[in-house]
Amino acid sequence: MSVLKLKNSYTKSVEVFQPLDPQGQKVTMYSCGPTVYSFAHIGNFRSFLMADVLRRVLERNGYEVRHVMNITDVGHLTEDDVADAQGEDKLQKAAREMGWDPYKLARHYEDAFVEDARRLRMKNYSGGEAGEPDLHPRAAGHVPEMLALIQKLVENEYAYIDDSGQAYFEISKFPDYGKLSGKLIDDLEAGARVAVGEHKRDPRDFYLWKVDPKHLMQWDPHSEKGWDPADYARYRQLQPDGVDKRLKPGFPGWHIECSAMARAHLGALIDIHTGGEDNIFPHHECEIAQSFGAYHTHVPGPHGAPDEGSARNAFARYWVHGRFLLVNNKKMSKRDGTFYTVRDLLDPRAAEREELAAELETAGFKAGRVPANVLRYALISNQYTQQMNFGVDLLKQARASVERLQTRYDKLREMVGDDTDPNADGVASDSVLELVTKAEGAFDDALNDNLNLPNALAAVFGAVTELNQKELGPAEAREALRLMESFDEVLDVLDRSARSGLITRETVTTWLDAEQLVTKASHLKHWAEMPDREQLWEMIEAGQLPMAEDLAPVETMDAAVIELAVAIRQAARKAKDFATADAIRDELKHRGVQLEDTPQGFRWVLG
RNA sequence: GGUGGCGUAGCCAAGUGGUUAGGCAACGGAUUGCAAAUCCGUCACACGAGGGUUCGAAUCCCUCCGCCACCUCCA
Repeated sequence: MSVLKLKNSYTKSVEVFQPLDPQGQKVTMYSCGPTVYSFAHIGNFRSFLMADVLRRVLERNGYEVRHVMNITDVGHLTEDDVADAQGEDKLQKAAREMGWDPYKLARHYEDAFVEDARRLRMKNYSGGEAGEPDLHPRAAGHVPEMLALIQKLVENEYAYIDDSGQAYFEISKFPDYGKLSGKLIDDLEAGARVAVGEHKRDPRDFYLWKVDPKHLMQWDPHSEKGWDPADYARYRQLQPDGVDKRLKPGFPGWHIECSAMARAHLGALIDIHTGGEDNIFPHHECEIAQSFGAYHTHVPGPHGAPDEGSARNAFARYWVHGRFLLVNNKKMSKRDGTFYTVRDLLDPRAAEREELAAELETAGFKAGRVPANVLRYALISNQYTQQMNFGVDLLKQARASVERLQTRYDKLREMVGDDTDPNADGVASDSVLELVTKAEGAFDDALNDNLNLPNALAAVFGAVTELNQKELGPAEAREALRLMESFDEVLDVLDRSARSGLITRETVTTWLDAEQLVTKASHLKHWAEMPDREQLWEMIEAGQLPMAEDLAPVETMDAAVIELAVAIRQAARKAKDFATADAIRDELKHRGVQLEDTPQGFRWVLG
């Protein structure tokens, strides 16, 4: 198997991945998560899904991954309104606009985020991981760790406190500031602004602790005022002597949270830090500065890095940044309103986006809704190092691709059936075994090549085409099914439930016996009284086919209903009554069951 | 203004000096009562423009054009 390589933003080069763990087993990964002041949009999720794919690829390489993704629920300032030079906390602003308590607001949007994350099958929100708060730390719950970190920075003289009780990181103390973003420290000065009420020694210095009496989320570093009791107890334990007396009640700066939470849950040095490209500067630049200032950590440059092996002042060894997703070739912007949230696409009508629903419906999306697996596919199908232009066309293509995979998967599942004995049907031919080995190898090679999804997908579709060309025996189908499932460990776009089946022609022939047909008809509530075949036929001929209300909804569509429809339709076909036969097929399709005639029999597929 | 990136057939998108990934769409054919699915074929000797280096360039060099991002909140 090939070696995993990643593009490291720190060096701008593609480097061989090697964990810091001396045993080479454990990998620590920190991903900048959402700021929960509104619904996360698909640009956010492109970045989160990039992290999701990365952790899956790491796992595929045999690593044991500990993946932390934070929730930012305090301290993220707007600072974008020139008239309001103080800036306002994003959450506070949203809370004020909605008339909500900021904590309630944060929890509301966090819940929505988790729901979206699950629907898009993010692994860190599935299984046991979902219930592990340490893997999804909230910033507001880590003020003790942040204050402890600030105190350390003050003690190490990387931070100072002004006369209004605010703390800043002193850039000039850290000469490597700017190394990640490639910015020259001197050039930054011109662009930096000094807000009203700030007493910075240097305009480039950034907030660690901010004082603003108007702010609703406040912590007093010297008393239990404003604290959650449990957090305060932890604070006392963590920092028994408290922090510098000059610090006044306030709230943490944005950058400090990630340094503190990564330290708390992963350690002072981590393997991988991910985020969107906009995080490079200033957020991650500041995190590096803080971590170094507090712990003086050095990380050795990985194999393939220009500074290979030599110590760096960085707390993460690999910095992996996803490029932006664009809409209409422009950056998505919450301000301009040119963005889609995940829920906008999954259910536009519920999100009151009627126009979008109509557009999606025209594009062939049922009820105007984009299936979550299609959205996931669309968002991961490009390489993260490239900008991606999002649009309905992309979704259409993603849907077609997912359906092609799903169809192949369903057919293989039918062929394998419930048989779990791998030796039940002999051995697969060499040609199929070779196909499977080669395809899986090509898939892995592409993923390990800096998550080259387009090439990985080329391997997937190449394999699908080759499999479609072959007549597979049972053992071969089992191998092929395993291959598809292997692909899906990373892609995670397949519906793995049994959603299709084949009813042989012979079976249907026996159903056409009058008694059996009537028995089957009893599964329909309106037809339960049918006394005999004659009367049943009269109804069929009168066009009284199974109506929508007669059939169970898709979720509970049971085999008996499908079998009845197949039987009646086949009777109609035999009688060359194709209008009736087609009407039944259309009705089933409308109800979510697609019927296909194959040489072997009648294939039905849910969905 | 500074910095970084991109421009590959109708669309999405790999490919970093020589044997042309893949997907989607469209069209033709096979199959089918009609569909669906699948297969075969076509569009496809494409690489923003112009120069240069080379036996040979999408790939290297130069110039130009267009687009995007970061430098300020943003994934």
